[in-house]
Amino acid sequence: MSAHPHPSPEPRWRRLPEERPRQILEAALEVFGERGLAQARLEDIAKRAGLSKGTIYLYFPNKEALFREVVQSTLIERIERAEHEMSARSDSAGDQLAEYMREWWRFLHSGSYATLHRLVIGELHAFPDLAEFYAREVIQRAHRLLAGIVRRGVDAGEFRRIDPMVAARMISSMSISQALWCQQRDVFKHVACPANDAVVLEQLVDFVFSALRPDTSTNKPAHPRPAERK
Amino acid sequence: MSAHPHPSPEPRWRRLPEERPRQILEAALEVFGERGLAQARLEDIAKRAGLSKGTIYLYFPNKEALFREVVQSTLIERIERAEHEMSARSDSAGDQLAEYMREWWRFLHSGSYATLHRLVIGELHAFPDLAEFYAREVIQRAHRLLAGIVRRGVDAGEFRRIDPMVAARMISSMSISQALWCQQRDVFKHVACPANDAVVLEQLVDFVFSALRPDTSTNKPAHPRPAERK
Amino acid sequence: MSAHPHPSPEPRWRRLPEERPRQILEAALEVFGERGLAQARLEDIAKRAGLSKGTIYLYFPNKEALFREVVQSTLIERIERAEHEMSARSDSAGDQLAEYMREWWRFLHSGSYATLHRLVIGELHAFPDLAEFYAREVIQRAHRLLAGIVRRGVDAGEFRRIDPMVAARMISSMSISQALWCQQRDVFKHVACPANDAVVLEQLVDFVFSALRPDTSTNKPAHPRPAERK
Amino acid sequence: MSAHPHPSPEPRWRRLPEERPRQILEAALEVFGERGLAQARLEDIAKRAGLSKGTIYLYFPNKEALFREVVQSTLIERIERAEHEMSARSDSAGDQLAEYMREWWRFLHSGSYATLHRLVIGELHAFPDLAEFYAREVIQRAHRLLAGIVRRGVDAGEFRRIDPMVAARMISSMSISQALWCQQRDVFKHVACPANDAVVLEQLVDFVFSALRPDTSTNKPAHPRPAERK
DNA sequence: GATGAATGAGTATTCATTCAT
DNA sequence: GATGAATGAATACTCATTCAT
Repeated sequence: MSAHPHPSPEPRWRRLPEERPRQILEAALEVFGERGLAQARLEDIAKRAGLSKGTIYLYFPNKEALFREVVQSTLIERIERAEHEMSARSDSAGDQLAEYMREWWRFLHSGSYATLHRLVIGELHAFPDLAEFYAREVIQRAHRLLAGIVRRGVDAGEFRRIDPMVAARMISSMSISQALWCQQRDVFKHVACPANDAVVLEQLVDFVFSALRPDTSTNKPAHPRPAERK
Repeated sequence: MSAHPHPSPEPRWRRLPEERPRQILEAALEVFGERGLAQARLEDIAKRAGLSKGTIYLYFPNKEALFREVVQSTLIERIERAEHEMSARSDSAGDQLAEYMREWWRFLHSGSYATLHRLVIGELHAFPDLAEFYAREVIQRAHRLLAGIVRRGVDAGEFRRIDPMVAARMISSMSISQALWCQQRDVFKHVACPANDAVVLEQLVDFVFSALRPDTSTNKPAHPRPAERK
Repeated sequence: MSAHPHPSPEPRWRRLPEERPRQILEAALEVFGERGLAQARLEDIAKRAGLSKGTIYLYFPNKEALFREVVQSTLIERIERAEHEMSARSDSAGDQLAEYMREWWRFLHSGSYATLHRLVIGELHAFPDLAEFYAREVIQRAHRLLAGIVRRGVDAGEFRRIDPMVAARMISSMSISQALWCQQRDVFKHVACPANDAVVLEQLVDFVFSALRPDTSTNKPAHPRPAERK
Repeated sequence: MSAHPHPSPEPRWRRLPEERPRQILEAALEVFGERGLAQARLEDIAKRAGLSKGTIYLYFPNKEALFREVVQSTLIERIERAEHEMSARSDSAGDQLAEYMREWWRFLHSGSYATLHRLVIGELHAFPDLAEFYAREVIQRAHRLLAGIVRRGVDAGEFRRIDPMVAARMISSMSISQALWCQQRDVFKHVACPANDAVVLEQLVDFVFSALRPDTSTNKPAHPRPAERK
C-alpha cells in the first residue's frame, strides 16, 4: 500500500520508478530519524535519495503522507523480516520463550526500531493512528506470540500459573524500555546497564524465568495489598 | 493603540509578576503537550497563560529555552512532589517495595509525566541533554531507591539473591512502558491491559514479587543458555 | 525649545527635572551615534541616562521627536559653543581666514560633529528637514562668515578677485570631507592623510591661500573650458 | 494556491534566472536608497523586482548580505563604468586634470553615487568594512589618478610645487561634498551653489587651477602660522 | 513625577508545495 | 517522468509605546 503516484487511479505499474518509493522512504526514515518530523526538510530527503524535491511529490501527496508511509511501511517490513528470522522452535516452552526473547531483543535493539519508536512517541499527538498501528502491528503481535508460549509453559507445568497475556505484557514492556536505553547509551548512560547489551538480555531472560518458575512451596511471599491506601 | 490585556473587560487583579514564570510554564506544558514543540505557537502559549506574546520574552529568551525550562522544571517539581508524598515506611522490604511501586506508579500514571515523556523522547534528537536530565533526575533516582529496598530484602532473606540494580531496572522499565500504555489507553488499546489501571499495578507488583521470591526448591529452573553466543 | 513634557500646554517650569531633557539628549546622542537611529533602543538610552524607559516619554512624545531634538539641539549647542570660542579678530583678512579655518576645523574634528554628520546623512531620506536645518544652521552660517572674510581680503587686495561665496563653499566643502576622514581614521585609512591632523589643517590652509593669492602675472594658467565636450 | 508572479495577468517570458541577482540588486538599491537599510522591507524589494519575498532568499542569504552586495557590486560597477568612459587623454597635465575632474564630477553627481554615499555613511557604525571598501575602491582610486596627473604637472612646471597626494585629497574632498549638495539641491538649497551644476564644476576647476598655478612673484603670500600651535 | 511590566504591530526568514520547462 | 525556481503562508522575535502603581 505504498506510494500514491497521482490522483489518477493507479494506471499501470511503473517500471524502474518502482524503486523510487523505496529509495525515498529509506532516505526519509534517515532524515526523520536524525532531525524529527518538523525539522526534516523535504529537500534533504530528496538529496539523500538522490532525487530532486519535486520528484517526491510524484509518489507522495505531501509530507504528512510520506511520514505515515515511512512509519508504517518500515515497521511492517522490519517486523516481517524479524519474524522471518525466527529460528526453528524447540520443544519446551522455556526454550521457546528464551529464543523468542532473543529475537525480540535483536529487533528492539536495532537502530531502526529505536528511530521509529522515537518518531511514533514524539508525534503521538499529531498521528495517534500511527501509534495505534504500531501498538497493534508490533507490540500486540509480540504479545500474542509471547502469550502463546507462556500458555503452553503453564499448561505443561513448566511455568507457574499466570495469566499469559499479563506475562506477555510484562516481558515486552521490560524489553522495550531497556532496549531503548541500551540503544541510546550515550543519552541514557545513567540508567542503562553499564554492561554489554548481551548481558542485559540475559538479565531480562533471567528475571522473567524467575518470575515464571513454579511455586515449589506455597510461600509466594505475601506482598501487601494496597486495599485501603488512605 | 493602548494595551489590551484581554479582549474581555475584566480589570482583574493583574500584576502578580512573581507568578508569571509559573503561569507561562504551565501554559507551555499544556500547549507543547498538545501540539509538540514545533507546532506549538508562542502566541497560543501566551493566550493560554492569559498574557500576550511579548510577555513571554520578558521571562524566557526564546522558545527553545522555554521548552527546556518546561521540561526540567516540571520534571523536578513533579518528582519532588512525588517524593514528598512517599508514605511512611513499613518494616519489611516487601512492604516497602510494594509501597514504593505504588507511588512510582501514581507518578508515572499522571498526565504530566506522560506528556513529558513524549516531549523528551520526541525531541531526543534535538535536546539530548534533556533526555539525559530526565534519565538522571527521574529514572536513575527511582533506580537508586528501588535498588536500596531490594538490597535490604535480599539481605533479610525476603528476596532471592539478585543484583539490586538489575532488579531496579526491571521494575522501572516495566512500569514505565505500561504506565504509558495505560495513560494513553485510547491509542494503546491493543496492548494496554483491558482492566482497570489499579489492576495493572497489582499485576506488576505480583510479577515482581514472583521474580524476587526466594528459591525453595532446586535453585532455579534452568533456562536455555543461548548456545551460539560467540 | 527642547522637550515636550506632555500634551499639556507647558504648565510651569519644572524644578529639578529641568536637567532631565539634557541628560536624555546626551545619552541619546551617544546611543544614536553608536548604533544608528533604527538600532538604538529607547531602553539603552534610558539606561545610559540613568533613567527608566517610561521617563523619556515624559519629555519627548516619541523616538522620532527625540531624534529630531538630539540633532537640532546638539547642533545648535555645538555651533554656539564654537562661535563663542572664536578668538579675537586680527586685522588682515588672511589672518582672520586662517584663524577661522582653525576654529572651524576644531569644530568639524570633534566627535560629536562626526556623529551628527553621520546621523543627518544617514537619515536624510526620512528626515530631510534635519538635513536642511543642518545645512542652514551649520554650513550656511560658516559660509557667510567665510565669505565675509574673503570679501574683505579681496577688497583689500590681499586675495585675488573671486566670488566670496564660491570661495567659502570651496573652503567648507574641503574641510568637511577631510575632517570626517581624519575623525574616522580607522575606516578611512586609505584616504585620510597619514600625517597628524594638525598637518592636515595646515595643508588645507596652505591650499586655500594658494588658491586665493593674487595674480602677479596675468598667467592664470589657462585651463580648458569644457564648453564643447564632444 | 499557485504562484502569482504579478497580480497582472501577463504570462511574460519569465524564467531568466541569470537575471535574478541583478534584478534584485537594482530593486534593493532603490528601496534602500528611499527608505534606508532598517526601513526597507524585503517584501518591497521583492515587489519592486517583480518577484516574491522568498525568491530573494534563493540568491542572498539574508538582508545584511543583500545590503553588502548592493553597496559593493553597485560601487564597483559604477566605478568601472565611469573609468571606461574616461576620455582619451590630452597632453598637458592641466588638460588632463580638467578632463578627469569632469568625469569624476559626472560620477559623483549621479543619483546612485549619492545614494550609496548616504547608505555607506549612514551605516558606517554597523558596516565599517563597507565604508573602508568605499574609501579604498572609490576615493583612493581617484586619489591615485589625480595625484599622478598633478605630479606630471608639477614635473612639467605647469603646476606649482605641491605634494601630489595632498592636492588629490583637496580636489576629491571638495568635489565630493559639493556634488552631494548639488545632487540633493532641495535639501541643501542653503549651501549648494544656486547656479547650474555645470557652473559648480567650473568653479571647482577654477579654484583648483588657481591653487596649483605656479608662483611667479614672491613665493607665496605668507599666511599666518598658528601662533599657539604647541 | 518615575517606573518597568505588559502589549502587539511589524518583519525577517523558512520551507512545503506548485508548475513551467 | 524529473527538475528546481518561484511562491507565500506561517511564526519567532523585537521594541516603541502605554499605563497601573
